[in-house]
Amino acid sequence: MGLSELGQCIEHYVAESSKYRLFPYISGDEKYSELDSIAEVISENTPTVRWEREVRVAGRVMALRIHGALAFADLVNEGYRIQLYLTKDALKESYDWFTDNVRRGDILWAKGKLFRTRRGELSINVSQYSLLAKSLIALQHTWIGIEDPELRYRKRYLDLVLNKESFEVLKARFNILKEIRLRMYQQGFYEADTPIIQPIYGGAAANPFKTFVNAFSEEWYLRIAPELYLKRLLVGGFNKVFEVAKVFRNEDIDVTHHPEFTMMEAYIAYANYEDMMELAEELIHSIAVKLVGSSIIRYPIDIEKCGRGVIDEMDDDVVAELLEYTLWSYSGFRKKQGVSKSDLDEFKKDPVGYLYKAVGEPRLYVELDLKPPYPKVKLLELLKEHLGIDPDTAPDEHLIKLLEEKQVVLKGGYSRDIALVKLFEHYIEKSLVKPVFVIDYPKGSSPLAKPHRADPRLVERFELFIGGMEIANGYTEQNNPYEQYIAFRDQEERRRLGDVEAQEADYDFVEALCVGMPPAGGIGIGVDRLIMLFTGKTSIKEVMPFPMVKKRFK
RNA sequence: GGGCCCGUAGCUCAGCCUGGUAGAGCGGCGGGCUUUUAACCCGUAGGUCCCGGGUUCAAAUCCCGGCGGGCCCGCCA
Repeated sequence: MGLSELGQCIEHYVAESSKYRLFPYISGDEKYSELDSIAEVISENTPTVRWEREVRVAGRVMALRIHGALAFADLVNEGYRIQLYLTKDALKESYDWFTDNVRRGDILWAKGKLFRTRRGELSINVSQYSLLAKSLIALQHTWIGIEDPELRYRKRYLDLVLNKESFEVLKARFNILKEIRLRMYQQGFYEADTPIIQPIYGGAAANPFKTFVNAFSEEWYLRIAPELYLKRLLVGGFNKVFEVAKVFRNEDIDVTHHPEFTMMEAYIAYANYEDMMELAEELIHSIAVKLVGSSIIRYPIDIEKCGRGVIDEMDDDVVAELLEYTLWSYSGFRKKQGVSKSDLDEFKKDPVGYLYKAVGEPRLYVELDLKPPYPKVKLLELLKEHLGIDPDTAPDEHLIKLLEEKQVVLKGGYSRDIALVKLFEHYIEKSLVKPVFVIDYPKGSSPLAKPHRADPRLVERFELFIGGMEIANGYTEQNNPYEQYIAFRDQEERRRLGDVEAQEADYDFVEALCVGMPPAGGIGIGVDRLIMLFTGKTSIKEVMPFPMVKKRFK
């Protein structure tokens, strides 16, 4: 909509509002507290909805079918739909007002008795109704919806009204956020709220958003992580803290990255990284059980990136079933077609080519069992297994050559530890489809983690991968102020050498450690990516309420 | 930063290759219709073909540049 169309919308309002009130105040039966939930009404026989009494509902009219002196309207509220049945016999002149004035998109209140139509559909025989809000813009039929991604992201409210799938995804998001908080509360965590505007940005490696604090005449930053403040709370005496934190990284947008995203960080005093792995797997499992009622989810995996290994280890009938599900899903769950033996053979011969042809991208739904415990694999062993690199003996030249093949540039100079992690990320990460903890990273890659109790060249760090995505990252936290000081110094040196994303040294944090931080475990969970897993979405924007789009009034 | 694709009515799209009157369905508006559910039937309005430039007698169509978007690669430890 351009400015001129907004003008038309306003003119439409002025013209229409002279006839009747388009946006009345509500009172009495129309109040939220007096309404029956459509979700409960359609589930029947609930304690609060009895057949013999009238129900009172409100929602948006999403379809109208007018047959002269009889009309049907689909009323939708929070994703649930019920049919209104209106007749001239019952409503007299207010029936004519309805057919003359009520349009798709309007928000309506109605009351009447439940009954079933000849076709058997549960409906409300409306005895009274009122218009609560007028839609001045003509809405689409939901079965066409809107598909243009730009329009869907810019006008998310339209997307949510018209595309049920989008509404359900956000509903899942909010339920997951709720479940995370509930689980953390149950386990005795305090939900902390630490500063979003910070004088020094720390706790991760990323470009910050800069801002200016007028009161101090100083340049500050939007946080890239809450880590260093949550750990200060451990110093201050809290044992279990977490924060569902919006964090901000001034970097590119792609299908798994967004400048503003949500991270759940949690810290436990007198714990280590093993405890944090347990926390992660149990949290994820409980979300699965709550949300899908099972520990098994289906997610569309990029076979081109992760390799055909996942397919080869499944039985043929499982592959056939998943392929059928994939085709069905990509058809918008409309046409369900069987997969014949020859289809399956063709698919197994060239899965990537087959998928490109059939669904346009090389993705196959696979089943992921989120039931703990998840296997733990040492990073260095993965490098041995996948790349044949012995971390103790492999010459640096060999590592550099492998990195060059993937066009990876190490900013801030070569570091063997960082090179090893980069190799893992570029050669192995995408193939980690089933839940797995990768553990024990080279020391130089993680300045905030505590050295490994058995091998000082490593740190006690883990990352959790599911569906080829990094979902969580945790450590046994560094609580030795001297070692933290040295690690920050090294980071500053890397910054000097051009690694703009090396961490900024936070010497006040070192001072906090000097006061004494108990040994602790910490974790950060990428909430948006977790939501992607549970909603089957392959783009982070799809699971964000209002993803960023360039400024433009359209 | 590099590559591929897209931008036409409110929405979903056809037309573009091969230049020659701006199209369909849905939606809107008007009329009809008492058990429909993608209701149906009749009628009707609706366009900066993303923007700018070029080629041409003639550009939605061909060429160049830009804007916006999607996907892939790189970067994001």
